Amino acid sequence: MCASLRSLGMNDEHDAPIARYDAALAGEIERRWQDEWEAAHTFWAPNPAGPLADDRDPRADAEKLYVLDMFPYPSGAGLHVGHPLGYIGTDVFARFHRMNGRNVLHALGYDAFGLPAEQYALETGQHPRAATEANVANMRRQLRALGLGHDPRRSVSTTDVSYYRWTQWIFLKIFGSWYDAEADRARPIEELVAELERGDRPGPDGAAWADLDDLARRAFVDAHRLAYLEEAPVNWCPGLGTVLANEEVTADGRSDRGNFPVFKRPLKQWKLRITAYTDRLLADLDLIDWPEPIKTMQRNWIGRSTGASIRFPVVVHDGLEIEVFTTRPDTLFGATYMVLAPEHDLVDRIVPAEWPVDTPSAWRGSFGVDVLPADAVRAYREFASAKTEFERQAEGREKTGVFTGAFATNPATGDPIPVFIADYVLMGYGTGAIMAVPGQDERDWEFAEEFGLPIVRTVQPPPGPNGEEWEGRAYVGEGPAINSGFLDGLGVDEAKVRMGGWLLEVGAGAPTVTSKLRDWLFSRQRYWGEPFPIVYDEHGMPHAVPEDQLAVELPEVEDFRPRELDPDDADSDPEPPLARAEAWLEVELDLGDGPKRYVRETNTMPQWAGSCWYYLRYLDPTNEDALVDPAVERYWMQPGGVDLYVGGVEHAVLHLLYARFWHKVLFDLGHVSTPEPFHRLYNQGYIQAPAFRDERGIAVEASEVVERDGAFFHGDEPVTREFGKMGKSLKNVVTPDDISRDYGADTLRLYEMFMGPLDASRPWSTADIVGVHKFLQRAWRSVVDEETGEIRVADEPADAETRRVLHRTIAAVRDDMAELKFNTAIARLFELNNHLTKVVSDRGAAPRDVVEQFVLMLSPLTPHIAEELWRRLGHPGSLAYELFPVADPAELLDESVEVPVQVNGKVRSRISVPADADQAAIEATARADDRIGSLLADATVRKVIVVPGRLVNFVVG
RNA sequence: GCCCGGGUGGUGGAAUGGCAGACACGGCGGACUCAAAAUCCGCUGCUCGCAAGGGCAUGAGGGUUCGAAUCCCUCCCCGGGCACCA
Repeated sequence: MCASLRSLGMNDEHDAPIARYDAALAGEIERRWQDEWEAAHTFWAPNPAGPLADDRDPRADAEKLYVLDMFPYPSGAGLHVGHPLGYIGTDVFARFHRMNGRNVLHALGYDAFGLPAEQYALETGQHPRAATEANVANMRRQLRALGLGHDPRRSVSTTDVSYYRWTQWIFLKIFGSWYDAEADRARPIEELVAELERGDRPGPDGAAWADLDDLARRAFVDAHRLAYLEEAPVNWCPGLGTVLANEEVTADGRSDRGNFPVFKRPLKQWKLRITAYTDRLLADLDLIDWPEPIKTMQRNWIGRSTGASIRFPVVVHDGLEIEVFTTRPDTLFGATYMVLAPEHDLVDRIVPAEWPVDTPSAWRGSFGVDVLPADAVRAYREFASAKTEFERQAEGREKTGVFTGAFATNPATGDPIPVFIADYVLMGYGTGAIMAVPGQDERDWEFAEEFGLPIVRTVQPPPGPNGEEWEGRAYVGEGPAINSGFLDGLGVDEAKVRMGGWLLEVGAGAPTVTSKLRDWLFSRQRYWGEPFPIVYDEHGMPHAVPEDQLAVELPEVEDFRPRELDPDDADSDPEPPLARAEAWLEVELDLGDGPKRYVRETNTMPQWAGSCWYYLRYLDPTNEDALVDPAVERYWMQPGGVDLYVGGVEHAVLHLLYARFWHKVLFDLGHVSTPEPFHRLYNQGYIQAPAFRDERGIAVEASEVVERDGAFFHGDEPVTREFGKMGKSLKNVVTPDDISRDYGADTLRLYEMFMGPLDASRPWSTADIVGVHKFLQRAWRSVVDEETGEIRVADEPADAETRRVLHRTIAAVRDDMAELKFNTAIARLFELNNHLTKVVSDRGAAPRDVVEQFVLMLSPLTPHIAEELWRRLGHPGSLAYELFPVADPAELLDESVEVPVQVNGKVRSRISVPADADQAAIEATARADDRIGSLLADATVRKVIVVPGRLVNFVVG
């Protein structure tokens, strides 16, 4: 038997009262109620139409509430106690509102495509589907044991064919759409084709539509689609046969797994045109009730900025120009050199055969003194391609680069300025080229110092307290323009506008808007994901698989590994596992011009795809004709979308941005009725746990560590403690199964909600669980006689003090639960229970009415014990739909209040005044107080602050 | 490096411009018991003082205010995200 049980005194079973609320009794109660809820369909939420509708259900007429969790990835390790934190929170919130009469939709599905199942399949040979299904079954069991009130009919898995059929359908809708900038919304691609055919819209380069051949027309139309094929730079690892995430690439440019070389190279990939939605993704943040920091993160991620595009003619090359985007066109006069991203496609065209005379040797790169410009550029490109984008941005201090040998003309000054390549300029942002203004940009300043380039200030730095604050540094702030010709004297904003106008006038550029947001790379060279509903014809042009042929099911393959190629061959192309499913790969279809053979797309979709729309499928999980019935969608989603969405802050940008994007496309095309998917967002924290490392820095099993004299030991070996995310790598996992076994699921639920505010991360401490467990034992004892198991309540009315405590508790708990402040709600219930313990001890029993309201308030948090007490108190049904207690305002009024009295902000005494006393009366009472009187006797009162009901402060001089 | 968040007793936390430390864990003391466990009661930020009472205290430093854990500035530390982990 485990130590924690022994310390609770549960070992001497012959001594324990027969009806003590211990782990065994809790377990029995919990299993019984979970079965009863399941049999009675307690948490089924009726739909207004379709197979999940039920007119006879009284809940059908209630106001709806849609409470949603970010669904889990069913990992093989199962749940640890960190996972259910948010799920318990939403369950408490959902149960609370069910008791306020709402028709609550609360369900949980599984985000079951993904890399770990595929890796596991590679290691064990087990099919990813088999592993995934086993993991889902295990998680279902674990979650059921927590007593979560989910509607089980709606628990979809993204890997269900009946689910991913609709993921593919949505992809086809995106593929079948284009963004009409004038209408500012997505429209079906057929409408674009019709406009082109009618001549309402110009064709490519003004060509007449009728003059184009079929392939040219198709290419032009495809270039407008919201899903399109494009070359994108990726981390290509031929040794593994796949593309890697930046985090899978080590600092020296090799793969994390296998240590193969990784090459940055362009690869043709599916992309989704999320950038078309930049402005709406920004503007519609105002429609939703999300934490302001999350909105800020999304705004920063999108990174919309206004500035100008400016063209710099390349010296000697007639007609060749380098286009840059800058947020600071006002600083153009200070642009003393240019930088291209190493991958920029202009580089090869501008590099001369010989270095210009007087080229400093430092500009020629550190790869050999006698090299030619082309060699120096090639060597630098190799050096840069070995770094990830993250490292290139993170490098910070040290600037590297090489001169291309070419010059461009600054359109403002007319001066030729040298053109460099450097890895601090990224191909993915703006045009992949910058004008460098060292005077007003810190990175440019550092680069200029490194390479001895001229620095011209075009904004006057302020004098500063010691006059030299900006000596040797770029100045990025506000100030009058200097050294800038017609801009001199203007402030930054005014100078930007003036420069924008001048650029237009002379034809050297134009004011523009840009953003950091990039189109969404949507292809993966993996097996365990949704196949694309796309086939290619003999010209390599993509076609949609007809909707009535969905789903395109994942074929069986023998090996889930992508083809592993020569590790050093940077120019090879990936062969995803699906390329080996020969029977599946080729297909005969009639797409309008007779039966023809086509080849299927062999990439799969990223895991984000399934998680972009699952909240819509919960609404109508069995619908075979539509992804969701419109009437059902309107009922649950109007007016603003999901009422409460709870999940980790780590999804603040990617998942939440991708899901908003998909939702907006579906909105534009008329498939959903709200512009935003999630009205209110709440980010729960996550549970950290102490982890221990030995002297070599190796994590040791945390449960085996003991504390002696303030130090920690694993066996006899001293170890050091740290706190980290719970998980296998830190060997600090605590499972809900263990805690339920030792204390019961209600204790686990209550502990997780009591540990701290739901939105904060906090360390797990199994030792602290006894506190909430003892609370539940006391609550049980307030109602049940432990010796006999008989119910014990008094039918006489409560005394005034008890009524007062009860109604104050109700008022506070109600407010706290509505705001998801469960930790303080629980503290109030502790206080009520402590009071009831006194009443029972004084009078032998607590009043029935008070006990019943206490049980009802407890029930969202600890539903099993509450249902059991409710039943034993004589109520036949479940309390899930009983009215949550409401405070009697008359019981909340106080006749007098105690007010602190301060002198110069320090509390010196307290006075008791009538609750409705006015300021003068309060001040008079305070002055009459002995201590205050003596303190004020020899002093001059300069000011008196009286905040009725809060405090009195005498300011003396 | 950039963006976002956080730092309060021995511990988890409460207080979001007005009594710092609610509630709980741990600790100390007491009642009950042959004894222990369980249960119940009391005390428990640090510090000076026999006491009455005083001083100090919310990561560090500065500022605003009658009054700051709370608002502002600078710095330090910890966590999350940085587009193919989910």
